[in-house]
Amino acid sequence: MIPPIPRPTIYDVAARAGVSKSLVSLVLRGSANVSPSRRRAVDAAIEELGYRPSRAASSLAGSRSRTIGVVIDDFGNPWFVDLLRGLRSVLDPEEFHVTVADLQLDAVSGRNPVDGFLAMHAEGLVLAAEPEPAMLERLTIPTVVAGSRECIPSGADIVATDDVLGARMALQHLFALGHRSIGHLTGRSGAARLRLAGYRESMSEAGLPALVTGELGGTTEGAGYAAAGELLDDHPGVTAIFAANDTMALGALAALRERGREVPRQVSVAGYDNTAIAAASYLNLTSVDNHSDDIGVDAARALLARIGDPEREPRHILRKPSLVTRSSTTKPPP
Amino acid sequence: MIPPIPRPTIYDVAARAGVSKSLVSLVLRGSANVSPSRRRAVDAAIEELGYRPSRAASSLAGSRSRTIGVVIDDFGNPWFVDLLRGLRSVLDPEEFHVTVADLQLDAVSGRNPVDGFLAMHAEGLVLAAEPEPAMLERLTIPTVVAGSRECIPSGADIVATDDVLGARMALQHLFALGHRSIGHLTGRSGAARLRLAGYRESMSEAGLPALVTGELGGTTEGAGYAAAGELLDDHPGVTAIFAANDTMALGALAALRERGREVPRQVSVAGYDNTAIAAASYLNLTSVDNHSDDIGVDAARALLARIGDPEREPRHILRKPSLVTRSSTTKPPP
DNA sequence: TGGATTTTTTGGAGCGCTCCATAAATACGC
DNA sequence: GCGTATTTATGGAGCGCTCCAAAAAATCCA
Repeated sequence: MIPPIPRPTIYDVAARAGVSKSLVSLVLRGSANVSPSRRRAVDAAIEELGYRPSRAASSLAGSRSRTIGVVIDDFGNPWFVDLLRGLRSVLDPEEFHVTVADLQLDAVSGRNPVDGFLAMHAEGLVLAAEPEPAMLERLTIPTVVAGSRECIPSGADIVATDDVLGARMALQHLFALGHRSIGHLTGRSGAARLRLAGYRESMSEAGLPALVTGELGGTTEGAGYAAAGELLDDHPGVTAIFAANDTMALGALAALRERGREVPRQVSVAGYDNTAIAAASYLNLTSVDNHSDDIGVDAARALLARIGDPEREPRHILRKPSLVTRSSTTKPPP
Repeated sequence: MIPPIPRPTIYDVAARAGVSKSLVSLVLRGSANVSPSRRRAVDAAIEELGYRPSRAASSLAGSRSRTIGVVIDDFGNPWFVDLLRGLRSVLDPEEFHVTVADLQLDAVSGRNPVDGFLAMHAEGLVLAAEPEPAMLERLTIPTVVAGSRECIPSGADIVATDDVLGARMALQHLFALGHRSIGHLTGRSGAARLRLAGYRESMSEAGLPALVTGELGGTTEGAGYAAAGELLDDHPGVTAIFAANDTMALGALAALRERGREVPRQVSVAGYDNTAIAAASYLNLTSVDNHSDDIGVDAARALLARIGDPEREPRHILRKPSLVTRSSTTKPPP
């Protein structure tokens, strides 16, 4: 368990391979100007000694940490997994290290994840959460905001899917099925606000009244349950419910069952995010897919571009979502 | 966006505060032997310059990275969130940095998370996943295995809940309700294997035949759906299904509905892990709670103890799970 | 009041690397 | 064959800290 010998350093490798430490460094960084024989010798020495370069030393000496920080909202809400996958598909080949911090968990101990990334000299930041504006002070590294957020640090790139459009797509689908009395469950978040806007626009264009609940609540399953309950009590006539996300939709299902309303025969339900929840065959929820993996890819590219050229004008990429139709939505009862 | 001035260093702070760099370092590390006036001056300078100590430099110089690596299996399966919370509740006050790597995501780009942590000089490792044995080679830092795992690196501490007991508790509950024909959905994982063992023991003690499916599959929702389908086709008489985890139980619900079997009136369903899935009021699944947050607390303590005393004998802590009874289980039909 | 303690402060060495300027080895051209 | 270009290889400086030994300042006690 204890390292019998202290960790080998680049000097140990050099000695073993019979070369200079600089040559080892060259091999480590994959320089082209190393003779094959030396390279083999160094590789062998590395292998034999079980040498691993020290990140701390290389980032200190090279003034490049090759680290990208990702701030997400809550590990418990797995929408970020696809985002991460997308980010890494671009960043891994470039030998960047992606580290993730969760705003919720950090908040418990009063930590500031942005500070943490700054302390580790992260070369770039992906904001996939709604951070406190105070956290963004002195944010001097390339930053890209992923997803729709309330508070955008100046100079940051933005990569998001069009949540207004996504909501409109869901509504379009419900209209096409024949629904006219459609309620919406919202909550306090940047994304929810835009989805609400899309809902309002669609309803108003169709000449229908907006039926919205949950404006003051969160976007959790419990909040969805509460908001749906309120909606159903105030407007018993709704034939469809569009929720700001899948978890809220799950909550709505409970509220509906409690009131003896069958889904989708009596009431259709649509969610947002196309998470595993929506895809589970037991639930099989119609949901708007915001293609987080693509967002991740674009965000990573934007970051790389900005790291390469800090003077680059911030860009704003808005992707199109798509609707995944499943069995939770159907025609309204006659 | 661009740092107008290069990041301030400890020297800049020292100059501004009119003290030596060593004194600044002392303040940074909270030494007791600093006069209040100097401390104030240094703190003010730090604030004014927006100084943040460089992690790379301090871990290089101090040969302490104050970093703990956590290896989890899959960000998509949020059982680890409570574990993380528990870990951090202990590690944060000790000024440790907890960083998480996901085996699935790392595998995509052929990375080895353990290697990564070793490269960043992590002082300790929490294995909350089933890593390849190859990853554990030359694992020379304090390690604690969290949860029931197949492959335990020698010398590691182990902190887990008793999965055999957990399974027995679930079965006890089903027996008490009057069930006799109980099927089990399993999968390939260390935890699943133990839960299977608990199931087998309980059934055999009760003189009942074990009805198990899914032995060759994973532990996902889809795997649960498939295994439950198989179980129901082979043994249409089962009145209860005990799944190796909540996601599998969710899959089972779909298979049951497809076959027109009502839950819980005709068939009771119990899961494991007591995740948000189980707690969602629409699903409201009976589930075994393994108290991951407590596991996290114990794992962190074990790690701290071993970092303090590397010669310490490895310990094996086994906690008791508890059963959360919800509406998915009830008496069997008469 | 002066020496011995104790507390506070300081410069220097060095952590393990990268980067640069330069040296050594090799290749090229006539 | 010898000077010049080109490719490889090297030592030294330094990244921003921590740690240590030792200096300076403050405190104590006879």
